[in-house]
Amino acid sequence: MATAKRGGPTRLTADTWTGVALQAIAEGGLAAVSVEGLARRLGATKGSFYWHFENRDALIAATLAAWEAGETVEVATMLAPLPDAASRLRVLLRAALDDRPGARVEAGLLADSNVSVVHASLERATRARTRYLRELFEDLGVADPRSRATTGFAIYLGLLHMRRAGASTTPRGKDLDRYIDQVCDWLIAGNGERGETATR
Amino acid sequence: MATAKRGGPTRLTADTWTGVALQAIAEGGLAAVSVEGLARRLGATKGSFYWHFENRDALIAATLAAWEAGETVEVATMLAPLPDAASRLRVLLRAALDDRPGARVEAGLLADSNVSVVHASLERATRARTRYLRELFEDLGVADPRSRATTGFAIYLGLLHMRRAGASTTPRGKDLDRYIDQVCDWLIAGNGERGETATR
DNA sequence: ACCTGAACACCGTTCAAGT
DNA sequence: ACCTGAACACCGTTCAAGT
Repeated sequence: MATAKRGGPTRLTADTWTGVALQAIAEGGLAAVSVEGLARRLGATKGSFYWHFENRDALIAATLAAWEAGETVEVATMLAPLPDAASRLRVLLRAALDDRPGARVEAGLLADSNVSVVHASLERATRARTRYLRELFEDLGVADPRSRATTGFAIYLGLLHMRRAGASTTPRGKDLDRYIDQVCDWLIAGNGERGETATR
Repeated sequence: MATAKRGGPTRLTADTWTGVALQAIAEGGLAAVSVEGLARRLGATKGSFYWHFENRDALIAATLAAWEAGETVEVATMLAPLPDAASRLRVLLRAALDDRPGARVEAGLLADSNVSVVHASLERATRARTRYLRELFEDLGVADPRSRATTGFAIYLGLLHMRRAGASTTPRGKDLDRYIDQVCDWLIAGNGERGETATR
């Protein structure tokens, strides 16, 4: 806050750069993150940028790391008060189709996961979330928590994608609520009880 | 075939360009498609390219259109001989985790779906496939074919993504076969029979 | 310590000029 | 009709020189 004061020849910090970078990502995706563009926005030169960061990738990595940390907290505080595993699952899935800014950014990153630094960030997220989901299913006492976590996360990712792509295919409004409930029941009930559970 | 003859000052066609472009995509994703790079590969100049295509996007669009057509045929011939809807569903899902070159390319495109022209291509694919899936579930006589198609396709997309990202989270080998069977049973049986099916 | 300004490389795009 | 070659714009990166 001391940094962006009007008047003096504005002195920049690394955080100033990750700040505008995140803003750019939220607005126009990774493609909107150009060193030159951000420098223009800040009224600085590209040379200044290279004092704070080794290169564009390093800026993106730092920006995503900060974003991840915030997301983790946001999701945690969203789920913490919920009473049981089932409702956590429900809220988690619903978050994929929400219009929460976090979901928008995440969907955008998904669509740029070929960029190596994004890839790394998403990989961490994937690991953390499938782990969390597995624990949820363990709490629920199902027979095969691991594969349900895989399926659950796959659905999450897939819906995130579909909603970004042709929204026409993905449910909306109250259909959405009904749909999510259905999928959750589905994931929790599974078919482990009627057939044999992955027994050969 | 008459075009790539050795000797004369090689005359290029639009197909020559989409050809190398597809090759480049298979090797290194969309990022590997640079007008300059392809021109180098073909021993031509960038100027030549702009005779055949309006710009890089047009090249990518044409390349993807050709690829889509091929994929459609490949998938169709893969599924046609199968006896029932259930086995088609199984094979379709399995294809997501295969090492079929088509699956590799598709996963790669998914990871570049922010590129508008890729987005358009994937949107067509999404529409076609959820439609096909819906028909499958209708054949299977389930109560809610539409939402199962959505879930099925979401799983397909999600798995494609996960396998590309941190393969560690996605099942492999014989676990994979077991897993796919399980998910299919799951999708087909659903919980529509025990709870109420989206009634309300 | 932090920044500017100019330079270079790479690539997309245009276009006059060639065959 | 199809291609070359040179030009320009845009952006990532480097670096000597400034404060």
